[in-house]
Amino acid sequence: METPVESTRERLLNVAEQRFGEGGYEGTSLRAITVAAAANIAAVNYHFGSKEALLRAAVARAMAPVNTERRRRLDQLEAGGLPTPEQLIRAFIEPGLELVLRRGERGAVVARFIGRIAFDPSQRIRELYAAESDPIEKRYLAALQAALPRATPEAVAFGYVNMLGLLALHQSQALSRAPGVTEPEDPGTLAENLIAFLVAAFDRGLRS
Amino acid sequence: METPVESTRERLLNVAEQRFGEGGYEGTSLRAITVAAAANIAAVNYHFGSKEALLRAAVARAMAPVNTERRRRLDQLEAGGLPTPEQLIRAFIEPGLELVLRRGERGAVVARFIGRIAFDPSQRIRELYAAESDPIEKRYLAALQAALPRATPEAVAFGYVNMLGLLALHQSQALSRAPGVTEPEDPGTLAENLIAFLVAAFDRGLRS
DNA sequence: CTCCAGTTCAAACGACCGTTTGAACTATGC
DNA sequence: GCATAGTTCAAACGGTCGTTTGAACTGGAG
Repeated sequence: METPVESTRERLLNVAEQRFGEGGYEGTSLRAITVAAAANIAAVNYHFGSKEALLRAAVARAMAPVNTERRRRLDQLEAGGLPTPEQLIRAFIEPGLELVLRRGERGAVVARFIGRIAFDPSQRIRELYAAESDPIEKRYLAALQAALPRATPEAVAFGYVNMLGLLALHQSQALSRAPGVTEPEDPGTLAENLIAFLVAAFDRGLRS
Repeated sequence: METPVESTRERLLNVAEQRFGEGGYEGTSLRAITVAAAANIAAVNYHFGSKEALLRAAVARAMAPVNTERRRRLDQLEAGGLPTPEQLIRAFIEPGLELVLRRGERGAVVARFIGRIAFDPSQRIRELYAAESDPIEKRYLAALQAALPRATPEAVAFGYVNMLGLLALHQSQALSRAPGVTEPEDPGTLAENLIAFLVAAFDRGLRS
């Protein structure tokens, strides 16, 4: 029996992403995770300390590249003068959908995990996600405000949470139940559709 | 000790709405519900049969007036010729936010319950909600398609699920964690903001 | 009063939960 | 070889879960 390329710790994180994304935090047991990861039940508390700490580690790992890419794009945009609303929306949506959906099977798993956790029923879990995406939030909001000078700060914030919510919804694939809707379209197309939808809403749908 | 005006069955439904809306289905135990409802733990299985049947009954009761109002508005609109997109969006959003948020404390509880269940982590639960709102869905989509002749059916369906998701998000109050956002605004204002947001997106943000 | 269907009750069922324990295994440094 | 730190293991901990049981209570009909 050869040693697996992935460490127990990595396998736990991978399976946690998948299972938490499928059944939510409360609906997924550590035993289900450890069995699927071919690990002992005690491995979770050895490597992470608790179920919630495992989730926290998984969220941090999943969000890191998204945050990095968003920061990079924001830097780049602000270096080139005043960004347009579309540029800012694109800089937010694409790292969440594209960067994560483009990398095949695992990308979709990660996206669903993030989308699910972002709007978990438990406020405790939601705050755990929020803490991970908070750093760029203020900066992003300020840029959005500058790009939409006619809209009030409250209106811009309203648009932002709507964008956040719609992204999470599409990431979590929770709307595949819709009528006559064949959601699993090309990730790129989905991103373009969502961006167009949001650009129109930000451009003409916010309180002045 | 006077007999309560509400029956055990009604108290169970009321508390179920509240608790399921707070913690989600998996995160809420029957014991928590029955204690808060001052009922015996066995009362749930006596009156409803199971935890899931209790949820189903609560969803049906909560959705009934919303569905009725949406149907009424759709009837009224279609009787007066071709409705505009804004009229259709209004006919969908307002019964979900207004009709339910206007009736004070309990309305907000019902709204949060519906919003939470609509995007529960478990697909089983989501389907349970979908079954309850399905009846008008096809009819509504057809009207929306007629009002937006330039958009493809796929684009209209895309807009519809976005509308559905944003409504559920605001109903569930899951975005109160946002930055500098003081979400608990007047329900009427929230409805107007959301409608304006969606009208702009439907009008100019869909694939032709 | 008796009867009976409807309802409530305390108690227990087996199953599963997250967590902990202490021994067993593994690999590396001396 | 031996010691040692890191990791994995089976087993069990107390607690909570949804559900079931059978007896006790309730209020009206005959």
